[in-house]
Amino acid sequence: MKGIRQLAEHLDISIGTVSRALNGKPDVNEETRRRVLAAAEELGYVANQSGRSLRQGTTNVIGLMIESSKETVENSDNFFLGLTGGLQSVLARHQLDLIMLPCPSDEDPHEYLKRMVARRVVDAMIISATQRTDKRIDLLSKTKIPFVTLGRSLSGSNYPWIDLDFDGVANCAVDRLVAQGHRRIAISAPSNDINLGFIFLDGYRSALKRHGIPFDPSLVIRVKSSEQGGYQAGHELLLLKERPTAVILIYELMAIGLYRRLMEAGVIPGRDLAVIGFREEPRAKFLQPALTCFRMSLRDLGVDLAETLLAAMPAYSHFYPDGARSKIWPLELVPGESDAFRL
Amino acid sequence: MKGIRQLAEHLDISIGTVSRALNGKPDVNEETRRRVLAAAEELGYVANQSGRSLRQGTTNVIGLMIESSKETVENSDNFFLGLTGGLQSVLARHQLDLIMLPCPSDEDPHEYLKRMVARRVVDAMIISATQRTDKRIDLLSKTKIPFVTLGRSLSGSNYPWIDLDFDGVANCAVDRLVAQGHRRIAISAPSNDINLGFIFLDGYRSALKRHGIPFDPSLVIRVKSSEQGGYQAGHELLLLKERPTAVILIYELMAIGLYRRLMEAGVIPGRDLAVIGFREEPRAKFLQPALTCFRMSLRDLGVDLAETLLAAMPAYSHFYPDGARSKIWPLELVPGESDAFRL
DNA sequence: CTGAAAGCGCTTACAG
DNA sequence: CTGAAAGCGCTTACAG
Repeated sequence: MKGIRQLAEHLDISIGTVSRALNGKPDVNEETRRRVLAAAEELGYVANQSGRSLRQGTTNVIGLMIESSKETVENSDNFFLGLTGGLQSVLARHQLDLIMLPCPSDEDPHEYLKRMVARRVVDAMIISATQRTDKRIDLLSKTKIPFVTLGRSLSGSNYPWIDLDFDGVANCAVDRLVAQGHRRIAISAPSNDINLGFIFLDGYRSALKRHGIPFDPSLVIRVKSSEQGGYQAGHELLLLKERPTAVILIYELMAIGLYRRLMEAGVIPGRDLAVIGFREEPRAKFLQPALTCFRMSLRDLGVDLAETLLAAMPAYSHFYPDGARSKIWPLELVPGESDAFRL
Repeated sequence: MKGIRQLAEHLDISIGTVSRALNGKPDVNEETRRRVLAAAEELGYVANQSGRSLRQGTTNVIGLMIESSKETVENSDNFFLGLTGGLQSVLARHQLDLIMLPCPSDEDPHEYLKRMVARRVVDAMIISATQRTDKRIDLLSKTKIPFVTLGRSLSGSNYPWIDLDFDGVANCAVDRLVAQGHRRIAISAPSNDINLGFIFLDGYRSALKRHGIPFDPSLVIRVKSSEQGGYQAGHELLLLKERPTAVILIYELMAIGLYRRLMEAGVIPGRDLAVIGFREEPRAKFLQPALTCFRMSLRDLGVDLAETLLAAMPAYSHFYPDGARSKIWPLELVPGESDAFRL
């Protein structure tokens, strides 16, 4: 089956009618529609997307941009794939398809995005890993292509975003630790300019302040957001002159490396050092003692991202009247044993 | 900047010349080309992909289909993202872009692929997780869309594929263990119909046969290919009446769960039970004792997949004269301590 | 070296 | 309810 023309010839009707029948337009004789649908199914006809897109001005495809930095690739967890389920469940309501756009590691993310947007391969974009200042946001705003970001940024203004509650997590973690008598509380921070690092640290500092604990820069340990980074964090922690009694982690897999380094040194998490992890993660569930961390649903986050995005798309916004608001995504404390001791 | 028409008007030349200049056609005055390129850069013009595709009959996009089964999502490792680097490095030579197509978990992979292919969103496809019989291969063959599969299958005939050397790994593992005196060697196998499970088991059985060891079905432990599956495998192993002295794993992250379960039972890998893991994995590197496993480069595999695919595409095959051959991807033994004892 | 024109495969006013 | 026709944004023979 080549195109709609062949299908129309085969049915001996016009291509206009075939198109209307296939697209569920109301002004088509039911018998005609039935014949068209049956023939399309039989001959395996599906409309060529380029033809549709060109005529309609929309591609019916939503893009999810994936950074493929070495860091992401070597330590990727199920984060993006976890999101796709929720995203697709919403997009499917409107016959929109999701594609993932992996930015090559040797290409500037801004240039890559620019190219993808200009080529009009997608109707709207989801971007993530927002930097402190992120030119991509200005680009998308200027181009007027609907988008939502996973993560805030100082760039742009009044664009829709959803971000995990890094501030809340940092505050909750500090509160718990202080309640157990801790005052020297270390924290891990990313080694790059990703915005969540700034927010997490700000939350930590303001929480300390609330408790009247002075901020000590030497307790901020900058490492890669990876398992190896956790190992490194453990290492640096052990080298500190006046060793902290607690540490708060920023990335889910760090706990695994941290535990390992601590164990090597005979320092037992939950006895000699209080540890609070970040997002609950299947792979970290085996840790002993059980890690105190924070729970969230990737699927629900995907749903919310999709609805926020659709609310920003003129063609769909009426379905989501209050969905275009930016929001902070809450995480729920999962108490474990890793911080369950009084100083 | 809307389209090529506006750009041409701005330059006061015809759209044909603009197009030729932009596409590097030889018959364009160099001064004209310079002006066109400069204006396009300045105004941010990039050709609309739908327009190009419709006219040219190609999208210049290659699709990588991702299964998003619950199993993949919950235990995804860096496999696909690891592949993208190598894939993109080859595709970039020909200005081809890679997109990832995540199949929704509630959609039949075959139907999803059919839809994507019929819509002509990509020029060629890479599919993976091939099943014992896999209708997708017949579909792609019938549609005449170029493709390559990561994994063999009984379906189809004479299509290009690359598959990890499961047979070689199984044989090498058995040989090593037998050389150390083992005769009761357990093996993990996937709980679904993915083809690699059959090949791995066949390799295991033929290796046993070579050594004159009878095959014992109770030593085949069917579990999910995940860390949790490894834990489960450890559990089932410990329940066996006549406990095996060695176990061979089929999936990289299983070792982590297995170690955990063994440790819980006071069974020490590399002392009480020999363990051979599958693919070397950063996350499993911390295991103590060090896991004997097999090394391969995901990036190189990506490169080879891309070249094999291009060799199957008429427009590019002349660049890759001998690339369309199917091949078995070798893995290199990385000896560790987890099987370093004589029985 | 450049321009005018055809046409890729669709969808959608418009006319009947 | 259906058909004929225009046109989405490009690229590419073709003519000059």
